[in-house]
Amino acid sequence: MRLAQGIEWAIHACTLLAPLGREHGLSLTALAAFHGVAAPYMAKQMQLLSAAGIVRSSRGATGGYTLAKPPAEISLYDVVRAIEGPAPAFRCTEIRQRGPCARPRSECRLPCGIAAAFAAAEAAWRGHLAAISIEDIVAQLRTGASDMDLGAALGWLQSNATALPIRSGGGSMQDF
Amino acid sequence: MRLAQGIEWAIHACTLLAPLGREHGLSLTALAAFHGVAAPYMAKQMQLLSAAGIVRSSRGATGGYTLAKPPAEISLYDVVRAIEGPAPAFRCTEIRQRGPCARPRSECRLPCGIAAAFAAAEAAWRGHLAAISIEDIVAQLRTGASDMDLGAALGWLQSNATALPIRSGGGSMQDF
DNA sequence: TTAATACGGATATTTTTTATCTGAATTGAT
DNA sequence: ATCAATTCAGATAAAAAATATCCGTATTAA
Repeated sequence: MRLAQGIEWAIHACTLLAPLGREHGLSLTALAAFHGVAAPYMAKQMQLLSAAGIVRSSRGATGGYTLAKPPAEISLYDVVRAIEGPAPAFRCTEIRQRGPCARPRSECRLPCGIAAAFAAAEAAWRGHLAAISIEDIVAQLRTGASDMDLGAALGWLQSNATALPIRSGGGSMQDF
Repeated sequence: MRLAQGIEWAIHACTLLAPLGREHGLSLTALAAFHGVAAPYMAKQMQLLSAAGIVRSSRGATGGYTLAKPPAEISLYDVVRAIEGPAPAFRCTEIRQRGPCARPRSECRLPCGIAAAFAAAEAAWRGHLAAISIEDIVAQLRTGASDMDLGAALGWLQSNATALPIRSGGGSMQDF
């Protein structure tokens, strides 16, 4: 069992976009450079986030990505589902319908006990991730000393002129 | 995220071995035929169960597989760990140590907040599976009408002389 | 001794994941 | 209004992993 690598990148990207607010964003190039990953593959993750309504994309010369919702309304499970899709980890192949003692299909409407047990465990897993928001992760960054260095990040972002802002007009980065 | 297919087969095999008690067992051929799956691949799963101490294997002419512990002491998570190994689904690649704002390695002893959140969710998942035993699954079979047909299974097993018993001597299949 | 069985490693096949590329769309400046 | 620059997005290729299989060896009962 293994989660897609892109999930980690996607969550980090949301974490970086969150303090910028909905008026500012980052280009794909900036996101990839900041995280030290390949831009074309980072693009794929961002596209999935965009399709799921988690980020908004702007094309054109000053285009880039912006968070589409307040960080408090984006859970870790939202990101997981956007990247991985909704398929469950345990997939029942209906063994009970195979072999010499196969059950007829008509008697197999309900999921078997094994599949039900795994479904319950996965529901608990999803529940845990759904209870944690991007805002929670960012809050940890502000207090903890072992995660991303927000101060250094802000400096880098400001010196990276092409990165922001997406839309002209007011707004600042005081949210940091 | 996807669990290995062999987990489903392994759990079904344990479910079938459980009612036979520790004095009777099934050969690989019988297990594969009953479930309608390929014997060589089923062998791989059974070897993993054997290595994990969940089943006992007997070599030789009347060899086969027997449960190594009472069904109540074998949890679904035991089987998952035997097949999949102990690696967590979310694997932190330490993005915070990469890119232009990388944190020095010395400040990254503690797991980052994202990794910690996923670890907690996975612990809940494991906890759910660890709380369900093979005995629980078998108990469902006796009462529920939508899972394996235990009566038909018993008949097939008895007519399959090579399948059991592993060890001569007393014992019966009255456990059914 | 023979036949039947499990074990272990090595090998092919398929699927999934990862990574990359090319074209279409949008924006700002000329 | 047109052009050039920059971006997104879908499609495509490479790599990795999982799945499925085979074969030689060790073991046991008849």
